Amino acid sequence: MSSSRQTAESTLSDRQQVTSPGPKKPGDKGLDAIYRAVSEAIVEHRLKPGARLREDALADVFGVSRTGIRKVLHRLALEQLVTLTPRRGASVTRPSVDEAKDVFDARLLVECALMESVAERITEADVQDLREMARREQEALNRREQKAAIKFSASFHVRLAELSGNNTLAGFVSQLCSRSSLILAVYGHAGHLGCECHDHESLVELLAAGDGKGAASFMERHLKSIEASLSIFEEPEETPDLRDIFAANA
Amino acid sequence: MSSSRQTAESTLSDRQQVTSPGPKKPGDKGLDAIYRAVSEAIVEHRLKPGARLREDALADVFGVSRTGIRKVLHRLALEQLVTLTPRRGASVTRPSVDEAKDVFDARLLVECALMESVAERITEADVQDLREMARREQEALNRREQKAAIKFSASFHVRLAELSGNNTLAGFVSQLCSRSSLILAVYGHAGHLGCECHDHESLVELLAAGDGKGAASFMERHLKSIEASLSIFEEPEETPDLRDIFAANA
DNA sequence: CCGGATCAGAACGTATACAATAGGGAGTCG
DNA sequence: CGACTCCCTATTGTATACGTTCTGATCCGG
Repeated sequence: MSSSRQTAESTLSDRQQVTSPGPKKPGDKGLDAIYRAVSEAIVEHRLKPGARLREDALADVFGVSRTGIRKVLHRLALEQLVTLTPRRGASVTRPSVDEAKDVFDARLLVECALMESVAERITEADVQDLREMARREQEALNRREQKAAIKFSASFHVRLAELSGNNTLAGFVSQLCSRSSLILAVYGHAGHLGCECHDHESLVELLAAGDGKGAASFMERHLKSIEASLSIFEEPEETPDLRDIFAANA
Repeated sequence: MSSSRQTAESTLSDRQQVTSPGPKKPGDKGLDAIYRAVSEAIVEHRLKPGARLREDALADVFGVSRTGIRKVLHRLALEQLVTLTPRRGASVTRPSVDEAKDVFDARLLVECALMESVAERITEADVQDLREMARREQEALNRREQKAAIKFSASFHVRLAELSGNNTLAGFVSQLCSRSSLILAVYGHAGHLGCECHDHESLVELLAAGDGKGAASFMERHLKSIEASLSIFEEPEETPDLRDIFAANA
């Protein structure tokens, strides 16, 4: 546990004073940039589940006061990306097994249902855009850049949901994809991360052909294969059965 | 516009210093109470869409500083219940036509799909609980207490979603129900508010009988009838065509 | 030598103070 | 008489300061 925390904090310290030195304060626009930076770091697994996010440290890194950091942290907490413990501060959420199942069930329900709307509304420009995103994800995978690939994969799913025209559901999918990234970080194997090799490209072609039902069932298989690739089981919570573990030594 | 704002603020001023006078500050538990109070006031239409929510006024009413109020307001903003204009402050969200359509499409998708899980998992105690909630809603309707009825109706739908066992989707449904209440406030007729008379009671009986598919299609009709009862069309935005309105007088 | 208690340090929760900005009103000019 | 401009006030955005509490380290007693 401490190793992951240490890694996370050192990663955090790599970038210092990324804010513009300009004295102008154009509102909470800078806060949104901080939000995106932290959110992206979590999705890319640069901040691992369980990593503590101290307000002072973040305030120092981004060159703002704790006030703005608190706002960002609370926003991330509402999206379930960070967990706020009353007097202990914030840490990157470590999804439980039940949460992982709920998230994938929700994605299965929502994303598959959206495919038909997407197939009806998609334009040629959208198809080009999606092909480009799938290509960049594939390139990142080929370069063994798993962090970038995970981010591109999430962006692909979110973009797809946005094409449905329902911004509310697209927002939900966005949250679910971010949480999925956390789930992958906890329950995924190191080698076999993210989506299957060419699934996204196949999905785009189905949608380009207007095959909504086909895209829906393909998405169903796609998500189920991701979930099946995870090793979802309870880890030793907190010294739960030491006498069982060391029974042989007794 | 100004009339609704006035009504909202006078309603807000009715209760003063509702916080306990005790000097103990048990963490952010009091903040959560404020959040629930404001959220409930919005859902009950005691705070109407467009009503401004000044930080100073809320801080004064609840006996805390602006700091806590800001946290509550930002949380409500993330749930789309209030709208934050950069330098203008917070106001109760006035849902657009597109948002209204999105919300009801999302409810149709999610709530119907959850019915099968609910039918499988529901217990006798849950059935009793739901019957009780439906009964209280009906009583409120009979007493012409529309505000209470709206709240009970939303609680019923949320409780139903919770019974599915998927907390993530239940949270989404909770947000959607709150936003639905706002939509009813803007686009609903004064007389015909909320759900149909005995729909919820019928729904409970279907679920008690284990008829998941029947409950799903009933829920579909239920939600579609609510949406159909609304008069969803763009209102005259801001003096858009005065010459057209007064064309006869010219 | 080990267990418990006390104290110091650190981090969060809240309140208050200061600064910046947008909106409204009054005054003035055409 | 109408429209434009300037200033003033009201309200939000940000930072800082203080109080509270939790952790963990040291010291003492058994």
